Amino acid sequence: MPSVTQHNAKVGRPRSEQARDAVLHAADDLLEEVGYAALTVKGIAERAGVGRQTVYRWWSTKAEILFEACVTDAEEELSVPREPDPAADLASYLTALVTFLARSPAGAAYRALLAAAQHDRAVKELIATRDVLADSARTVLARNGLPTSDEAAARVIGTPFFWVMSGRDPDGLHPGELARDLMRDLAPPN
Amino acid sequence: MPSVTQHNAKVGRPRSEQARDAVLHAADDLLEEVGYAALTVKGIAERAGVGRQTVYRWWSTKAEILFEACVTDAEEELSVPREPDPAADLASYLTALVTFLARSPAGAAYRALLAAAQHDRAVKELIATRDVLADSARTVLARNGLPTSDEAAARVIGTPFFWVMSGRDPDGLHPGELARDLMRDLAPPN
DNA sequence: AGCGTTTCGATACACGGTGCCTCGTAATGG
DNA sequence: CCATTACGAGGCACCGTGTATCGAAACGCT
Repeated sequence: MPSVTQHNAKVGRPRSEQARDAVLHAADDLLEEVGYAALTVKGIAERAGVGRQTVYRWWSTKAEILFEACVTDAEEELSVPREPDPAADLASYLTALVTFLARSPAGAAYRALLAAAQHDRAVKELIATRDVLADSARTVLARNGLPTSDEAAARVIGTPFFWVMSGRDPDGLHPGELARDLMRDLAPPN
Repeated sequence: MPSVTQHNAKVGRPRSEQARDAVLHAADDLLEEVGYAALTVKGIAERAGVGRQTVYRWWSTKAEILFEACVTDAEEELSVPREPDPAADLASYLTALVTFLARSPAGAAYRALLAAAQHDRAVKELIATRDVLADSARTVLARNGLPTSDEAAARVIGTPFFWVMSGRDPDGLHPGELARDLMRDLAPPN
């Protein structure tokens, strides 16, 4: 038989890495230019100089494209160099978190995805596969001897997250005070 | 001249309250049935038994319709009866907040709106006109002698907000512990 | 080299929602 | 009864969706 699309095939023309990168970068650029709502698969394909079917072959939604386009950047921007003092380390992470969410293109993409997840189960499951925010928080908690539970991570992320998502000025938050309180609240035994 | 649509007109046929309610309820119902993504102005109009132009005359986006449809419910659900003990009062509010965000239809609408606000300035300004979440938190803070600053409200809302928005189990959060820590962190002078 | 397989870019298609416009009609005030 | 405005209904061009199909290109195998 003449075959159907068979993604893990060992024979035939291999997937073009060039096309893949072009799509990912086009999605990134267009998100900044036109915003998530006006982001279309058609637009991405045209900008990338790629057939529309080539996009649909590898991704089923624009959310999937965006997720693949921003996860790596997100993980990098949220992994901050360690500070000797635990409270300072936490404060530095909180600053990085706010900056990421409020100012980074990858952060904008992540907010758009988390937004879409609120009314799209597929997106919700997609972003659940790599819990970028909580994982980065857990890393910082762990290296400062604090509990790494889901609740602890949520305590760390919660305030900056709501701050940015509700459209408040990212410079208006005081990470130092927040870090100080979090240290006390989360200090073991618990 | 034969005139144009003139919303604050003193003459002519008055706006139909019946049509307004029908649209608002149709939006509410459809949000539950099909979700925000599949929610269309066309669908709302048909469900409401209303001309499509009648919808466009009073609202410019589906977000505006949804906002008007859920704000009142939201404010009601977030105004909890006062408890004698401050920590218990705060804990009771936190429970109501999680329930609202995670389980209430109005909460679902609010999450959808906040989601849309991440990539739509008009929606961001719209929901900023009535900061339902922060206002309800401020009320609880005030009646327990705690500071009512934006940051204090964000501290209260942050953790439950992130918890629900990131898709975690609403029953997995412990409002009592959170309330206890918040009381200590926010206690005056500050 | 030749063949089968799979992806490539390109294009066409039916479908459905958008936002605007126009129709004839209904409900106000002067 | 007339001017004015909103009403429900339906039509319109436009655009994005997701699928199908085309010939060409790029691989492994013999």
